[in-house]
Amino acid sequence: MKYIEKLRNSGLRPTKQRLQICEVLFDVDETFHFTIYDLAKKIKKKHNNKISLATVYNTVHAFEKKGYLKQIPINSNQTYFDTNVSDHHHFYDLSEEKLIDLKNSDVGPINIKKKIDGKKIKSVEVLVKLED
Amino acid sequence: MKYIEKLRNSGLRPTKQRLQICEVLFDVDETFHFTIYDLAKKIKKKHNNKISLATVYNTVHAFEKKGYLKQIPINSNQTYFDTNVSDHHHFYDLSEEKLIDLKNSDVGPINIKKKIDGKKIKSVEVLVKLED
DNA sequence: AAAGTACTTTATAATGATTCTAAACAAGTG
DNA sequence: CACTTGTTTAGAATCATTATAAAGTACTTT
Ligand SMILES: [Mn+2]
Ligand SMILES: [Mn+2]
Ligand SMILES: [Zn+2]
Ligand SMILES: [Zn+2]
Repeated sequence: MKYIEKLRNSGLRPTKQRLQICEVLFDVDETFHFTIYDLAKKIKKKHNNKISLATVYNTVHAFEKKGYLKQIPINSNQTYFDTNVSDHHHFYDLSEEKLIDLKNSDVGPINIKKKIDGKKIKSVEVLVKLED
Repeated sequence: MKYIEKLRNSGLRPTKQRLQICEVLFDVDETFHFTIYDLAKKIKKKHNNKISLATVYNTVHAFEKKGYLKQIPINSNQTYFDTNVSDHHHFYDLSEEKLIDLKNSDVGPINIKKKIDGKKIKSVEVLVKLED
């Protein structure tokens, strides 16, 4: 299976549950922006079985740590993750509570002129909030 | 008192508790980036009394709704607020979990080229994560 | 393939931030 | 001062997330 390596790289044994999570996360071409609840719902629908929330949380966090997923900073009570781990920016549609990818060419290069001693830049992310 | 108007504008009667919250929030020149817990701690220290958390939450949310405070999107289990309500960007120091204001001249103008039908841009915020 | 070890899943409990509730209390009004 | 309305508060409720520990599975070693 094509996800076994991804799981092993993340320090996880390939189990039925984890492979199902992978299929939902990585089997599609388009970016998937999701909360844990979204993901659990999608697994249930696609595979017609329920995976314990603890397993979903653990797997998602292992992937995030390894860089196969990333978290998107948003003002929400739930944490949002993204299958697009490249450096990119977002629209956030406030009324639908949905994230939309922006291409870097939609935003242009961002040059941060200020420096803080002893710290280096890890990421630069733009969040564009949209209203109706 | 100088905060009575701010409170009335926010639809709140000026009470002892709310005026104390105002003093901590608006009596200083520098921007204050805070969580509800930070704010409650600071009130306790400055005024030597404790205000119920419900009151702190209610007051902060009323100010936010009126535009006297704003929320900063961050990956954290706690919500961060900002007394600087102008359009501006942030460094987020990951190891100290602290926000630092960036001047707009530190980032330069950001021109969002993509448009979404029926939606308009409400805000454009840059978050620069810093590591050691 | 059986046995042994280490890791995994799961239901359930614990935690922690935030919101709700309703009773005691304070502010505004005339 | 009486009256109404808004406020404070402790404590309960809610909800996302994390921890626990018992039963199950994957991998390794014979
Ligand atoms: Mn937040
Ligand atoms: Mn978040
Ligand atoms: Zn994205
Ligand atoms: Zn700020």
